[in-house]
Amino acid sequence: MDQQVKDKKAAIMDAALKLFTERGFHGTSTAQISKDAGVATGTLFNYFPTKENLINSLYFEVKGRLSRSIRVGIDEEVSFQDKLRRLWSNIIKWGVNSPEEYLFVEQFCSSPYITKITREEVMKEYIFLNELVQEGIASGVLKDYTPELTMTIFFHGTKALVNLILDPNVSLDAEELIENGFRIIWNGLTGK
Amino acid sequence: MDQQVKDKKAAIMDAALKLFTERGFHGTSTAQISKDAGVATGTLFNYFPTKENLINSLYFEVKGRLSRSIRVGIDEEVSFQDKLRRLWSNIIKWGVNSPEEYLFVEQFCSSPYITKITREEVMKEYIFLNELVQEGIASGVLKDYTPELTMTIFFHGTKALVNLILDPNVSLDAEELIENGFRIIWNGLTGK
Amino acid sequence: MDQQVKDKKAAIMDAALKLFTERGFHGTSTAQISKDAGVATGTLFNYFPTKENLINSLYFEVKGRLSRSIRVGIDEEVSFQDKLRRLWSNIIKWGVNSPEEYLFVEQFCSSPYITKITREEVMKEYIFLNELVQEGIASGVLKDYTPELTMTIFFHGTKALVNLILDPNVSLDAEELIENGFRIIWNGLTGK
Amino acid sequence: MDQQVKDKKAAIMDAALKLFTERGFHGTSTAQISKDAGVATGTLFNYFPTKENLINSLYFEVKGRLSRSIRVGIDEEVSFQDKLRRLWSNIIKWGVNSPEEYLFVEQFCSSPYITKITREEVMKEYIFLNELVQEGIASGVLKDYTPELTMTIFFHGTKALVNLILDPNVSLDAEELIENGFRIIWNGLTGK
DNA sequence: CATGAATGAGAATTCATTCAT
DNA sequence: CATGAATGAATTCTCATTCAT
Repeated sequence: MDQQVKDKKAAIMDAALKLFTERGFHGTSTAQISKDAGVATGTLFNYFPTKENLINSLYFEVKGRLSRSIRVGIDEEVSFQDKLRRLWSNIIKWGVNSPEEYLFVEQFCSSPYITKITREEVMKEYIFLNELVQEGIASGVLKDYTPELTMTIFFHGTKALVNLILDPNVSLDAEELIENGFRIIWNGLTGK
Repeated sequence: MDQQVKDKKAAIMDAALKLFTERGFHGTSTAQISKDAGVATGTLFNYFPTKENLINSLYFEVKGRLSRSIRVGIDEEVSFQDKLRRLWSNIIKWGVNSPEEYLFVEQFCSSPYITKITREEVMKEYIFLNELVQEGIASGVLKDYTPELTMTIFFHGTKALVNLILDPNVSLDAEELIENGFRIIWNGLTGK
Repeated sequence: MDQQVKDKKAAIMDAALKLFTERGFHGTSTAQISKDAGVATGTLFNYFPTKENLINSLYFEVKGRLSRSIRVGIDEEVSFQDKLRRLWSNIIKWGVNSPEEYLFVEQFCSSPYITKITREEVMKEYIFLNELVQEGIASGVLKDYTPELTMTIFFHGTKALVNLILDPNVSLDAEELIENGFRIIWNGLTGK
Repeated sequence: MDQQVKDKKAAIMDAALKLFTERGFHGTSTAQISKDAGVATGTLFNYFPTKENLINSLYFEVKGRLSRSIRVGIDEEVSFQDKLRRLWSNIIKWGVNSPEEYLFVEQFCSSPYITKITREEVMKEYIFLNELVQEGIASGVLKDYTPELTMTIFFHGTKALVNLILDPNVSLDAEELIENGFRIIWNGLTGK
């Protein structure tokens, strides 16, 4: 009973995630979402009063999952380099293992359909990363570039890797790519 | 008259570029494009038989402009490092100076509305970049990572810089950011 | 329990009366009625198989209450004028004291949602009024206009008074208005 | 060309008038209006941006026609009684000859779908009637009841007559009914 | 009987596209 | 070629009604 409810809501969110990612917000009809989720058109609106509410709920949830995955195991690492490598690897692996969620977040993180409220609610994680980078610069391990520059290069580096690994035309060993990618970024951010 | 024709077509493309970038493909109506371009709704369809044709034409043209801008002055540079620095700077400056075109290409490069044909037609430029990187690796200046890895890190690096410079919340000196960004990537790609 | 049943049914009818009057038949959803009545959406359909049945039941009941109120005390009056004045006053006071029921009847007496059957069932009371007027004409007190004319002027007169007294922009003494209104109609129907 | 445009708009308004009157605002779908008007569903929205705008435009126009009809010939009458009789007759005849428009105004004059703006725009005519009644009271011809009482009795009297004449179950001579009706009201409003 | 999630037909509105002028 | 009214399929969302619990 309670299970069925969860199932329908989850089915709608799953279908929406896939379709929004593939075809965008306006390119996806609520009818198609309902159909793919195996529910009636009206059912979607029992759970999400509007299409916008649906995408916001989805964004909130997916970003939450991402947020939690990213942090895993970092505290257990001792050296700063290992912490950063773990973060690098966590982000990329999450993207590779949840490509739909990854692409969804990429596509809608700056979309007008995501409310400012949803976005702010979700920005909190950013602080964690910011602190890590600040710590690296303060300890002298990372070179003293503007933190924003360091951070954006690091993040776009992870994006580069996810895209490369997911590219169907390229089949290279993922673990090796991740390690080499990290070496490039690490050399870049610490090099003379 | 011939001028007017050019003007109308150009006006439509300009309006479309702006609207597609801001609101996406399905979020933009042909009526709105016509209105912003100052022409009648029917006129748009005299130049572009369908909305999809319009966005493909637009993509083709914008990508062409990008392609040409990127190459400027590279042949005049002598050292490999200067060639790469020039390429780095060309890409970023184009993005910063033509933010709408830049965002348009970013947004629609992997969109389903862009035909495979359009995309392939446009891929040719890639070869030029590929050759440059291959040359760098062959000459031993760049470290011997898989070329795809090197290339994607480089490109995502330029994206990182464009986004950073365009970010309205961040106001740092663009030239300095570009140079520092290049130093990071160069160190990364050449470092031990 | 039997009490509860009555309560739920009555609560539904109360809520329906108010909402139908305020927003019309199609402007009122059964969900809203249920909500205002404090019952589940399905409960409404345990008592009334359809929305149309609900409004018909409501109409039947309200019209019945009106019918009974109107007659009160008329038999105790002796003169014809007093009987008619009492009827006049009864109708108006019912309207003023039960404005929702009054407006409901006014609004739906000629509506397509009220079945012919319901309407006919309810017409019976009309006979009583008809007889009273016939009696007045026969006795020579009322002038010899077509009875239909006399009746409709009388009824529309009561409507005029109810609307006037209920008008929030007008604040005049109700008793005096009723008496003056009656004088006008009486003079009209008996005058030379 | 210009004719066709007028035709479509007029056809839509005609169909809407009929349907709104018969089935109410929410009971009438824009699809049905379009169908009855013989145009496509989208065409309706070329002329009226929303359903509410349609009913307001309609109300505005119909009320304007009523307003003009009512005044006809009153200035040519000399005595106050003849002026009032003419007004009486004008109103009733308009209602009898344009029953749909009459019922439409009756039904929607106090409806929430008619904007306050539309209503106020339309209230102006009321002043004219008010002045006439004030004049009658001031000159001592009408008895000195509150003007609101006099006016509402008069108006509801016209409604009574229109309903009576339009009633398919009643077939009496209209002219005679109108004259007798006026006599009743006149006697009422002037009687001792 | 009471409940409220589920249903899907139907409602208002939008929009790419056509075509007569 | 330019125009913009006309079209009708498609979209988001509502709601009377059902039915398993």
